[in-house]
Amino acid sequence: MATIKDLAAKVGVSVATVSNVLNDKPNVGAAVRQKVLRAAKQLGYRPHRAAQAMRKGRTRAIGLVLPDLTNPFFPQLAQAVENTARSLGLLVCLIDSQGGAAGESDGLILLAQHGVDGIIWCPVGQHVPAPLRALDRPVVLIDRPRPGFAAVHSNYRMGGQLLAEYALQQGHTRIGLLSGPSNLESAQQRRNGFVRAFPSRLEVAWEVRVGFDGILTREARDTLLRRQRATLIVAGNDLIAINAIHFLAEHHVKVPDDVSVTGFDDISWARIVSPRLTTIAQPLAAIGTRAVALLQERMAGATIPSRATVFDVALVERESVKNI
Amino acid sequence: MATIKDLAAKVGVSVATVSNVLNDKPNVGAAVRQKVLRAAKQLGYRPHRAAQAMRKGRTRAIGLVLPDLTNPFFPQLAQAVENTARSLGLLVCLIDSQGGAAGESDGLILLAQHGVDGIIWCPVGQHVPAPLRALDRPVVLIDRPRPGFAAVHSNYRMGGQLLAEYALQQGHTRIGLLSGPSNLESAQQRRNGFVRAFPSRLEVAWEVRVGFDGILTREARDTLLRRQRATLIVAGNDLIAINAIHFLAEHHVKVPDDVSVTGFDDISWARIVSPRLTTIAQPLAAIGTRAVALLQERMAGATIPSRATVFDVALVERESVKNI
DNA sequence: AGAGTCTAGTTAAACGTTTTTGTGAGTGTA
DNA sequence: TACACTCACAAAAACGTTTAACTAGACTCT
Repeated sequence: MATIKDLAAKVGVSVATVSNVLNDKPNVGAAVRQKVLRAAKQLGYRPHRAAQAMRKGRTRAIGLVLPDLTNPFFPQLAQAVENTARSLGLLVCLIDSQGGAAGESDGLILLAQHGVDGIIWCPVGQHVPAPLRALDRPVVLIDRPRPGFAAVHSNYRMGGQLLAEYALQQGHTRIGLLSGPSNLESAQQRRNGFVRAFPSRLEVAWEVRVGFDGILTREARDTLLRRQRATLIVAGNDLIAINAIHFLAEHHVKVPDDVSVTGFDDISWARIVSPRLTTIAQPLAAIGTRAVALLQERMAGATIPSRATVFDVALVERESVKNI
Repeated sequence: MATIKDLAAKVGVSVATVSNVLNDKPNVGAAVRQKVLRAAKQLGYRPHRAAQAMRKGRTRAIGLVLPDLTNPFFPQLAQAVENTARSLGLLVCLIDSQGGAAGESDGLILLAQHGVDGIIWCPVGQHVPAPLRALDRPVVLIDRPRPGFAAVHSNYRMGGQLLAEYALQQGHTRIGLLSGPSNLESAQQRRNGFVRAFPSRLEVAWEVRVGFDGILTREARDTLLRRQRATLIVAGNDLIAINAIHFLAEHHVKVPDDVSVTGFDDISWARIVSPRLTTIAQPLAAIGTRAVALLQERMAGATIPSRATVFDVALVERESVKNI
């Protein structure tokens, strides 16, 4: 690997001048500038990132901390993040905490040690890990907002409202709720958006909380079997919806003939299962892209107030809801 | 962040001695050693990776270059890689090339610039990108072997053979092949393992090549409709199988009643679709873990011959194949 | 003409480590 | 007692950059 010294020697100029050329600093003549640039291209010079990091305290790498890559929601996000980051010359360092606070904490320590310039984080619980407070780099939350942090996510409330409108439109008034965890803002807002849209016209027959990983608790399974005359089951996300449909099918309850189901997220599986899932689509790519843009602004030093950037969502109508 | 200098000052000893303690070098007294270690713990000292990288030429970071995270095959792999890497103190830098050679090349340049110590790579085409030859770091291929490279992958041939045995066992003798791309070793071996297992007893009625992303070409769709009395369709992977089943369903051909289908990979969707897919399961976590271990060995300097590590696969029997 | 300002550079210090070399005290040996 | 040898540590150089401080010459202004 060619160094700045090699360039200096080749052009016959000091290393400082080479550095100034490479960083578009003033006070260097046009002729010399040309020569240096040409030599750099010719030798295929690439700055040694570790050396730069050392001097500047900037690594041009960012951390991406996710709870679980095997949850089909995240790969799309990760892909968008990686691609926009790369287009800005930023390297993405991945942490998959496997849903555990310990892994999350370890990962953040590792990122801190490597001196990443910023972190895009989808938090797993509601606490703030110690390593994160220690690290004074900008952080942008993704998908799961929290007070005091910058965040990029969908308009969950709007999603809930769209579902409520659609439910009424399709003639459903008695609803079963398979909501996500109550400690996640993103789950809470989906639920509230739905419930509070038409409180007088939509009746919530029952509500059970389950995790976003879609695993059905004993309570959820029992409730699904009884159903108490609910004609539409509104699930907290697609994973939950899909698992519910499966469970119902095993017990010879047909969706949408016997009961309708909606999801949330529009993960790719929503198109694959049968019946295909009526759900709320989030602009995942836009969210990922925006998150790195926001992070980059902050890394550049802008002290922007920590507010949330919210994206509109859309209803995708498929076959898991029957018109009654 | 506490530096080695702070430690030295606090203990009243030179930085060299502190460094020696931290790296278990000899020639430092037990008393001093204790004091330094205690001070390190107390100040929460973490070595500055950029500085170490500069001196040692090692970053303790590895690159993970994948073709497409949204292909459900890869997230599991990525998760396993990240987790084992982290347990070894290695940071994983992710590149998602979106299936393009350009992205792959860019990503490798970025990784080279950051000086990763090694690369785990799932190549997208059959060429070797220029940046990779330039970079003289160990590389371990994952999932897609190639001559001249160390590789970790499944025994695809064995998978093909298992499918062939199972086909016969279930009474199928006339087969349609929806094979993966012929330029991918991993596709080729699956196919050959199947075809060559019982050449006299299994008859290949037709064969169409499609991409591993599962998108059905015009030719594939036409052939699927005719089928030419094939009773079993052997798909190159689960994505292809699932898309084929969907396409058939749209045209009122029922799986497995009208025709049976098998997949390959056992991605999580295989359990979700209906009928659930009979397929070949790869030990993805083991592959990821092993790839990291192998890479680490090579990073440590061992000049091991570049051979492939091959994992056994297993047939998972579900409902997409009918006994006839 | 002398003082001040600009320009286009150079020199050297600094970032946090590791490693090479140096050194003084203690130990063993002849 | 003098010699070499080991031990425990210190001093300094080095890795590749950036940047602050400096300098020599050219130009401007009164």
